[in-house]
Amino acid sequence: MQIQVNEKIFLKDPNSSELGKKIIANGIELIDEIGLESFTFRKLASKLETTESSIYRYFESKHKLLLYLTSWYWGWLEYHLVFSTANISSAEERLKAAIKVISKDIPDNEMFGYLNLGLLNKIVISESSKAYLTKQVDDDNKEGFYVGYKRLVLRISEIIKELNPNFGFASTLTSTIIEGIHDQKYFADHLPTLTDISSDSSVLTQFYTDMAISTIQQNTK
Amino acid sequence: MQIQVNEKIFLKDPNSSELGKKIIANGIELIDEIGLESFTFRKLASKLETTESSIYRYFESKHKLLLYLTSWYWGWLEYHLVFSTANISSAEERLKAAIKVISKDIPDNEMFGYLNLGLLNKIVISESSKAYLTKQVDDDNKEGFYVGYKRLVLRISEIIKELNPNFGFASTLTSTIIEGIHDQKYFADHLPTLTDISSDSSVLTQFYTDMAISTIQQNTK
DNA sequence: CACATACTGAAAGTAATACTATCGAATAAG
DNA sequence: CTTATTCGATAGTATTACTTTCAGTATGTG
Repeated sequence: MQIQVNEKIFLKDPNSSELGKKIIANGIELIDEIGLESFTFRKLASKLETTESSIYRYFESKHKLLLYLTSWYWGWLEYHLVFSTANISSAEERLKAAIKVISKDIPDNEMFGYLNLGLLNKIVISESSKAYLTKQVDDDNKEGFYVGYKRLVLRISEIIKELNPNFGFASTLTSTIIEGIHDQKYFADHLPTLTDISSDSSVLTQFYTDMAISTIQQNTK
Repeated sequence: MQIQVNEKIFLKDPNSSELGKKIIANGIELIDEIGLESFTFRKLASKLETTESSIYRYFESKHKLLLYLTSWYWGWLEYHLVFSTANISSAEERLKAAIKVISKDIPDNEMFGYLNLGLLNKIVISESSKAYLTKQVDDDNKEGFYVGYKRLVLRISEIIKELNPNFGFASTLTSTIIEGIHDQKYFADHLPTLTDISSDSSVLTQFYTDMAISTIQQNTK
């Protein structure tokens, strides 16, 4: 099983070689360790005992690497979502399952093949918004670099619309929940005054589930 | 009337001189125009027909300038919030007024003294999260660089707790709403698939008001 | 009015960043 | 055996993010 990522994001598929896989695996570790701002291809090259130019053969810039990592993550999440809602007939239960999938804690050592899912999840929480909060958003959007995220939002929106066909804000509610979950996790770790939630994800899941259900039921546009 | 900003954010108070005020006013314009990533003190200096070193006498780095601008904005918003809820006795009405204040559109040419509020609002929408999504958050937080945001969240949380003293997620709900409003405005402009809201703020206000009220009423922990 | 202080501008310098380009060796594929 | 592909090595460029020093001007003080 392979997660698909828009081919325009990379110059050369990192999955096609050993070096490519190392770039992804160690890129995740290094970004997690020093943060996106301090992260450079030079530092990654020295970690891999290779050269900058070799890494540039895979990714045009660190922005593209970030797009790759986040796209991959959304693809992986979507896969999980489909899997964990497949056999549920009730739309409400499917929505609950979806929120659970998004808010689930991933341990720091959980691997998916060669890449560390726990660290990737941390990167998504603290860096993923930087993939679209740039002056190039519109160009990147035209190139289809955000389809992974959009597909995830669309899937959950459809569950919501099934639950209440008169509810006119399925996409807004979905993106509010996804972004909210990430923000709250970040706040819990760094700005606890801004949240009531400790690092435990079950309370988070419960809060956003309750919020979603009550908003959907009440609001009919 | 003056908005207060934590003094540790700047080396020298930009309000204390002409050059300082120019740095703020033109800094806002330039960040809005080219984005935070491309923004440099050198470019700002050339716009002001001054030198890099002169700007560095006010702010240690562009990160500090961003902290200054966002802190100032939160302070200004809090002021507006206090003002527009002052004579309302019903907690529910005060909450509605609060959400209105946060989601209100500010025209591109609305000024507050020498600074362009409309552009500052745009910067807050697209750049403010970068003020805390860094590896230095914890240090910056210890220095008190986020008190402005925290105070705003606290104030709204208190309205919510008054509305329903049994509701245990006032801060979480408040920060979800504030961040959500910004996200949705950004999505409306750049990634419309992710939202149901067009650039018109009244629908946005309505959605988050309904969401808040139904969540508060239903949920009692 | 002399004097200290504050503030800005000018110039120069540094280490690092974000790339790009070229070349040659090793390796794998037909 | 030839050819294409991949990688490492080296070098180079423009820009960024600062820091330092120095000199001129303005301001207020005794």
